[in-house]
Amino acid sequence: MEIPKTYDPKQAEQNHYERWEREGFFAPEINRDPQAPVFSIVIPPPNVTGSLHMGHALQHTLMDVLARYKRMCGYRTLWLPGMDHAGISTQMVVSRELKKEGLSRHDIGREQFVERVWKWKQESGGQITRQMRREGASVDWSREKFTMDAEMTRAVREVFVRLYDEGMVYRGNRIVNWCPNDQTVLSDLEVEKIPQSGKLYYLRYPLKSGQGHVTVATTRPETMLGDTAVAVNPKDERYRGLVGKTLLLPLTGREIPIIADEFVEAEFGTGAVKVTPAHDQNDYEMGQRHSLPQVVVIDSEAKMTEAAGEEFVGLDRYKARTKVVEKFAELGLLEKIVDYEFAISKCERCKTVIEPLISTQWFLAMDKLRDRALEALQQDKSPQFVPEVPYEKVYSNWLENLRDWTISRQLWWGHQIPAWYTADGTVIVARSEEEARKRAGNDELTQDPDVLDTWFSSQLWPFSTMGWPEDTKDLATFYPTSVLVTARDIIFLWVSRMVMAGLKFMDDEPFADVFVTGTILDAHGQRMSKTKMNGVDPLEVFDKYGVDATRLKLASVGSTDIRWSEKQVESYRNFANKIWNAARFSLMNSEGAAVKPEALSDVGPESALHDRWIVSRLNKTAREVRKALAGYEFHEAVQTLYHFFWDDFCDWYIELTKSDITAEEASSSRAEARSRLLTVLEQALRLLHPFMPYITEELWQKLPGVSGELLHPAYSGAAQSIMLAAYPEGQSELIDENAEWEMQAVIDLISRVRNIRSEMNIKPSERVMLLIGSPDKKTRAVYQTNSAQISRLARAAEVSISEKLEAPRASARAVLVGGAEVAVPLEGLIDFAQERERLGKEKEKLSAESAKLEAQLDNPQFAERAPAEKVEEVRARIADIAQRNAQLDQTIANLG
RNA sequence: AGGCGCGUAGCUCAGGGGUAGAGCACUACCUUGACACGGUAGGGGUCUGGGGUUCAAAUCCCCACGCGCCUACCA
Repeated sequence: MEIPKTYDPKQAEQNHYERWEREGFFAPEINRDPQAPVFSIVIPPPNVTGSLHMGHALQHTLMDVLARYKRMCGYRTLWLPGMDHAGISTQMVVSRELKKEGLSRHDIGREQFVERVWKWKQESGGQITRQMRREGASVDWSREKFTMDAEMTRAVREVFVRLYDEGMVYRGNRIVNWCPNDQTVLSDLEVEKIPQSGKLYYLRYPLKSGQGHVTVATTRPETMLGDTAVAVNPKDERYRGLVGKTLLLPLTGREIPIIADEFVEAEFGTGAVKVTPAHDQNDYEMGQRHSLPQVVVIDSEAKMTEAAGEEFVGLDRYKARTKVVEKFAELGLLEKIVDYEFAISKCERCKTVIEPLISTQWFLAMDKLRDRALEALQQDKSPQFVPEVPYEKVYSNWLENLRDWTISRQLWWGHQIPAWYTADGTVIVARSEEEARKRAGNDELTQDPDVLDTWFSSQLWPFSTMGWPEDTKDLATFYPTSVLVTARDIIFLWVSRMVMAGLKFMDDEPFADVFVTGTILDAHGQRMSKTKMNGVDPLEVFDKYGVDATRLKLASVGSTDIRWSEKQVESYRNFANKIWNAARFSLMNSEGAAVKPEALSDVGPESALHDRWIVSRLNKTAREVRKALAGYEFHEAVQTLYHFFWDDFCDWYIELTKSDITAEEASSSRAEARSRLLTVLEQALRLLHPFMPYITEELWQKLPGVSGELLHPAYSGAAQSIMLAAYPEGQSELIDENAEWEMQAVIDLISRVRNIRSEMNIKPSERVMLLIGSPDKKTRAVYQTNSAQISRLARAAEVSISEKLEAPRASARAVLVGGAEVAVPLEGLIDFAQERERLGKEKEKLSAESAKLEAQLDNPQFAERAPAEKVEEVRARIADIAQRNAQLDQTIANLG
């Protein structure tokens, strides 16, 4: 078999995905065991406008690791894919397209516009679904969903109607966040606060009595045209006498009262606040408390209204600001302007400054939904956040301060609100127009033009995708899902709302666990973003290093924020190459051998040390990986696998088994050794498969002897694939601590000799003589049994083992654990001064350690209070060091 | 303004009361019949600083400094 020396990931990446998908491996139906436990995940639906970024690649990798792992463990596994219609984003993309044709959406009308969006989706939307195939994501494409699909829309309407009937969805006129650019209302979560340097204007409002004035401080002078009061803190002595008095609002001549309200901070500015109930959230609330009139002076385009007065009507809000300030200056009412840093609210998407406006919108009352979610968290610890700190607290704090959710949007793309109005303005909320019509009893119905916030449909995702409100088999089987893997920026927008919706409509949590991924920053620690152009394209990384290597890097990111470093991907690329070459070696020497379970189960007390040892290591590794994955410790799992494969399997096992494998003469022992090597490799590939699906499948398919017998019983009869092989159990009875100890002694000896060779500049081609002395019988036996291996790996011509070391003066020596000692006679080669120095260094190290330990033991408190076994441990270590030191002294003395 | 997190080798990061770890980078040697995307052996850290708790602190607590993130109704 011709196998190239270097692994080319591209080929493997092209070879398998299509087959996996075609064979139905991703669908839970592949599992034929009716008793199989269930594992399910729904994907956080990416925006239909989006293309793959590192955040996706990270989430998808973690979900795929879990899905592939659970599938191999025999779980009936569903990972459900889909996309979000992404209201504003998508509408903006298509509007931009239209603009290139010189059209606006209003030119073509709503119906045609929506058609146009669907056409766009058909042609250019959903790039991500193709990119996910490249990632190797084992999602069940036959269940793919889109939030605007008919079934999703049905679920949305059902939920809306039920919530309306219960009085939780309502229509109201109140102050909202308005984006003058997108011409729609936004929820609090779609508004971002951006710090900026601005001005604070001090304006004087004269008292009606003509006796003096009150000075207010504001960042938005133009809104003074809509002021209907000035507020002070009731405890503020300075203004005590003025509360209840009347001011003359400059430029308008309007009379406004001075009111007292706890909201006002006496320390800030002048302690007096202008109150504009129509254009500020807090002022709106103060207005409610004091029954103040609302004077609307800014319209939805952020221009001044007629109510602002003749001089201002039609002016842009910022032009109006300049003009108001000028007027105040002219009137001698501008006290001062000072520089001021504050946070301004901007539209998350288009960065336009938000204008708070009073508007009629649909809202969802959150208190009952919230209470239920908090109860689930407190009583059932549901969902379980990983990492628990800080996310559980972040989540609960947010819930506690939750306000009603503005769910309507003035857009065309989205779920149109299922509310109809009769000619006389009666509202009918229904599941369909027919139903509304039936109830209305006449034909004059117009549907509410608004659509629902995109997140209104996303919150239903875990059950709407499974067929709710029907009682489907999928819902019964896969809901609630096992875990949600997501980024932290949508804990509020999405996670919390899914919990609330799930509890409300399914009467059950939507997922047991929430794994929150870390953030991948650029090399300078900056967030990756489109505007900064500092994003790393996962597809480019795939091309350069391979999907498997990238996945391994991403898996080890887990839940921490890290700076992107290509070097690490490169090192995992090297790891993939290492795997490739270990397999290459195994295959090049596989004549007469095959993968077979007996090759490992036959290993017993009579077997060679390295065979007993690798079986033990394999099982220990499987256990550790399983444990790590159970706790979502991806990094731990990757490290464990990396070291098992590279250090244990490649560096030691392959090296130790080489002499058996490469024997010239065919023999049953050679065939057994070869089968054993192939079988260990096959097990290792299974362990790695959830992380590195492509290379493991590629190699697995090449192994002689792979058959349906290797598949997990739940998949018997399925086509052969490592992705359906049983994940190694990691049986504790196959862990052999004795073999691990013996192997450690051998490794220790070989390393010491290699160290001597290196320090003494002995050429690799030069064979040396090893003299080993050990007072311990068992240790001698281990060295004796493995002396052939030891000579090969330490490049020795001869190994001689005795109870007491007798070596020529011209020897380099090393002290081993347990009082053993090794000497390498170097007549004519040894530089005594150099050797003395080398041993001296060794002794220094030991002495330093010993000094620390002795100081500890000398402390009477230690012996008294520390656990006895700790004290004993320290004693033992001191004794060991003392023995080794004595030997070193002797050795140095012998050098003369 | 509050809340939270982080600061460990030159770099990127694990670890998390009881002998300081990995990868990369670095040094020396090696075309050893799987792999130079490799092998072998090394060097390198008062775990940000200061206090405290403890027999014992990189680890727990407090303070300071530095860096992030999130929440918020000081106009």
